[in-house]
Amino acid sequence: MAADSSMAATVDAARDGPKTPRTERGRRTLRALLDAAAVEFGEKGFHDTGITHITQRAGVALGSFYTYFDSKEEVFRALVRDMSARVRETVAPHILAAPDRLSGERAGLQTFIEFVRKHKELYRIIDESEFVDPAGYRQHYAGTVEGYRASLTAAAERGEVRADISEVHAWAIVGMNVFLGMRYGVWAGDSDPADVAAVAADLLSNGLKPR
Amino acid sequence: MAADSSMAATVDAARDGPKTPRTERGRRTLRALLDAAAVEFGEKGFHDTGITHITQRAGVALGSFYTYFDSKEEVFRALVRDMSARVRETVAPHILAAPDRLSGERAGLQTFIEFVRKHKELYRIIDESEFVDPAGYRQHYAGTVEGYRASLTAAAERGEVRADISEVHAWAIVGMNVFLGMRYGVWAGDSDPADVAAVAADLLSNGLKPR
DNA sequence: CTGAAACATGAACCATGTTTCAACTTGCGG
DNA sequence: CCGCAAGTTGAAACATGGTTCATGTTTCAG
Repeated sequence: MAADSSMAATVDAARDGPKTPRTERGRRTLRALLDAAAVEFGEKGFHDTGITHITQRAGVALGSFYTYFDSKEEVFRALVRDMSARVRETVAPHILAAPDRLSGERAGLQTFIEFVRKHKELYRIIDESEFVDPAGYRQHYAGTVEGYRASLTAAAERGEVRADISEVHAWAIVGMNVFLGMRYGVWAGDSDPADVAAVAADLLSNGLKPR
Repeated sequence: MAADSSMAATVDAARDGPKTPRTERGRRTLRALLDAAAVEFGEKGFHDTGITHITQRAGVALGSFYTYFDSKEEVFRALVRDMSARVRETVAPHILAAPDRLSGERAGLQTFIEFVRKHKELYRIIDESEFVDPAGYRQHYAGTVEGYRASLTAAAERGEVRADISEVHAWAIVGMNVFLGMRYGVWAGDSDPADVAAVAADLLSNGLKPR
C-alpha cells in the first residue's frame, strides 16, 4: 500500500503552480502528501476521504496540506493528471514493441490488465474523476482514444488492419479494454491477464462471425 | 427536464420497504420525489445534490423526504435499481426482434445510444453508483453481461456467431457499448446513432483484420 | 360524519470536515 | 554563524447539509 519508488515521478508530473516546494524537505513532504492522497482516495473515494486522513498517512500536520494545495479538489486533479500519464507511459511501449498492430493490441491489453491489478487505487481515481474533475476525465479518455485512432490509422496504411478506421473504432476498443480492466483487473484477480488478452485480441481481430 | 409519463413505472419498480405509501396522495408525493431526485442527481451528481434541492423540485417540504426514504443514499439506490431495469427493458426487445444475433447487436446498440441521449441523467446515475452504491453498480453490469453471455451462447448454438463464446466476449462487447453510449450519447449528439451502431456492429462482426 | 392513521411541514439540531491563521521550527545563502 | 525565507503545526473558526421531531393537515374506512 505504501508508496513505492515508482511514485517518485509524481512530484514532477503533478506540480506546476506557485506552491512548488523550493527545498528538499518541501519536496519530500509534497511527495508524501501525493502518495498518501492516492492511497486514501483509491481506498475510500473522494468524499469519504478527509484531509486529516491524507495528512495522517503522510505523517504531517493538517496545515501542511495547504502549503501545497489550495483545496481537496486540487490534489485530486493533480492525481488524475499523474495517473493518466502513467497508464499511457506503461501501456504504449508494449503496443509499439510488437511486430504488428494486432499482436500489439494483445500485448497492450495484457499490460493494461496487469497494471490495473497492481494499481487498483489509480484506476478508481480516474473513474471517480468523472464526477470530481470532469474536465480531467474527458481529457484522459479523449487523449487515449486519439492516440488509438492515430495508431490504428498508421497501421491501416501499413495494411495491418482494415483500411476504414474511424474514431468509432477507437472508442469501441478503448471501452472494451477499460471494462476488461475493471472486471479482470480490479474486481477479480483469478483469471490470467494473458488469457483474457488473448481472447479479447482474437475477438477484435476476427470478429464474432462464425469460423 | 420534468418527469414524463414514462417515469410512472418508477414508483412500483423502486418501492418495497416499510415506507410504502398507503394512499393516493402518498403515491403522488413519492413519485414526485423520485422524479425530482433523478433529475437533480443526474444534473449535479450525488454529493452536490441536497435533499432540499430534491424536495424543492418535487414541491414538497423537506421533512416529507424522510416519510419515504431513510437517507439520501437510499433514494439513490432505488434510482439505480430503476434505471438498470429500464435500460434493459428498452434495449433487449430490439435485440430479440432482429432476424439474427449480429444484426440484433446493431439494433441494440443504436437503441442504447438513442436511449442514453434521451436520458442523460439516468446514465450518470448508473456511473456514479460505482461510488455511492457499489453493490448496485456491480449488480447492474454483472447482470447485463450475464444476459449478453447467455444470448450469445444461444446464438452460437444456432451457428449465428463463433462457437467459442465466453464471458470475456460479453464483457468486451458491453464495455464497447457503454463507451460508445457515453461518447455519442452523453458527450455529443452530433453523430447519427444509426451510423455509429453500424460501424461498431461491423467491427464486431468482422474484426479489425484487413479485408 | 367522524376519528384514527397517514401524510406534510420546516425550524432546529447536530455531526462532519474543510479551511484559516498566528506562533513556531528548520535549513540554506551569504 | 547569522538571519530570513521556507516550511510546519494544530487548535479553532466556519460552512454545510443531513436528519429529527413536535405540531398541524388530509384522507378514508367504518
